[in-house]
Amino acid sequence: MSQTAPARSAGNGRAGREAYDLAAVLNIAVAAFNDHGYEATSMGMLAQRLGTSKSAIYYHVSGKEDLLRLALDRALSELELVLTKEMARSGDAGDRLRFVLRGAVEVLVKDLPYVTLLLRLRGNTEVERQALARRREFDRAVAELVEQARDDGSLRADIDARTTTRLLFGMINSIVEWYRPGGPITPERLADDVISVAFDGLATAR
Amino acid sequence: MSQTAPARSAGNGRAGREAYDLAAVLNIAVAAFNDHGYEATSMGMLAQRLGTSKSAIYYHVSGKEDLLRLALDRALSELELVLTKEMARSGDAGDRLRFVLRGAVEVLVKDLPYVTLLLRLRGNTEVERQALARRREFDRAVAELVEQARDDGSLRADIDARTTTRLLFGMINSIVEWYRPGGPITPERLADDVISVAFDGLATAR
DNA sequence: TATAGTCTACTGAACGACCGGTAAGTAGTG
DNA sequence: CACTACTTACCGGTCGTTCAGTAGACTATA
Repeated sequence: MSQTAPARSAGNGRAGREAYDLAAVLNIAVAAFNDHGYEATSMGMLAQRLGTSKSAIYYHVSGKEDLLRLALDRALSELELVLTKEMARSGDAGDRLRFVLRGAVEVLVKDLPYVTLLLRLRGNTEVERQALARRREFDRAVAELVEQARDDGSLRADIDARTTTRLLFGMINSIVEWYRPGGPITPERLADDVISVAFDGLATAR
Repeated sequence: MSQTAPARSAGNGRAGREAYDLAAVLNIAVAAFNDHGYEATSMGMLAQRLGTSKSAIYYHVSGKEDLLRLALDRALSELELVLTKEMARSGDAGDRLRFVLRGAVEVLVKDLPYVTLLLRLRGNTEVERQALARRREFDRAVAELVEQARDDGSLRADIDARTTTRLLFGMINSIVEWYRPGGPITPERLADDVISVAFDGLATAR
């Protein structure tokens, strides 16, 4: 199937034969979770894609849910990092919003499979619910920026702030459903286009 | 769980006791598919939500995949219907695009769970792949309207037409992830806001 | 009015395949 | 000889599906 190269970590000086490292297992797992959904992905399927046995996976992680937890933590940490940067914390609210949205697009492209997994969560397990709570906190922080930009007069106020935020995220998050790195559109160009469409719309400039 | 009323079809004059009809089974199934994903939803879970046994479901449908096929056909038929209407087929390309987008939002709200299911497909079975092909054909028809509107000069031409179409659908399709009928925003207002944000953007009118 | 037969809409048990996870053993390396 | 990184074999449980049987409502005949 859609299997990256075996990617065994060449001898690292420790005892034992050459082996998959955690990162390789995680990459395969995230790809499989995105193809079939977390619940519907079996450990047997992961083993097949890795070219090993089910039980080999249990040497690297404590179980299926552990794989999910590690993957979601990576996506969330990268997104949260954007909010801590200087340009997200001071200056004009409109500029800060643009900076955060651009940063979100960049993270989304850089860790595409991991963020894809995060965005498709339904909250059926405790791990999923905790990740969704962290994601909601990120969304809330951006929603706050939207409200400030509205108050400053740089965002239109005739549309409900929650609706605005949701449509904004809807457009950005949809990127994971169609954008593939290596195509004609660079991540920088993509971020420019998204910000431009979101703020100025699709109609010809008046 | 989130179970609609048993909704048994009151005596219809035919032989046999009162019973679930196909529509009731389908509603429960679509809700469960949306909660857990199609693959991860078991027939046992459907039986539990219906308050019957697994095998009872097989009286109404030929199997799990049949439920999926019926549900996806409903969503696709409603969307395709929008394209056949007079206002989608003649007139100014910009107006036709607006009409189709508004129609898509209305279908999406009216058959929310069914369209949600359609939008979350990953193409792992033949039924899913056929539905995705029909959905791509719908998308292609809208993309054609976008190109015509560009040529007419009513849509900006500095952004790739494919990117434009995708961001447009991204925003519209995201509605299934947060909009719930019965809230403060009416479907008509929602459609207005979506069209307005898409064409004129979020920035204050210049 | 009594009863036999036909139909619908199920029930409950069982099927082989596969699920996540574990236990015990071992090949290769320092 | 210790340690890493596995392997094979297996566990109880659940999966989608099938099948034989049947309760209850209807109709046809006596």
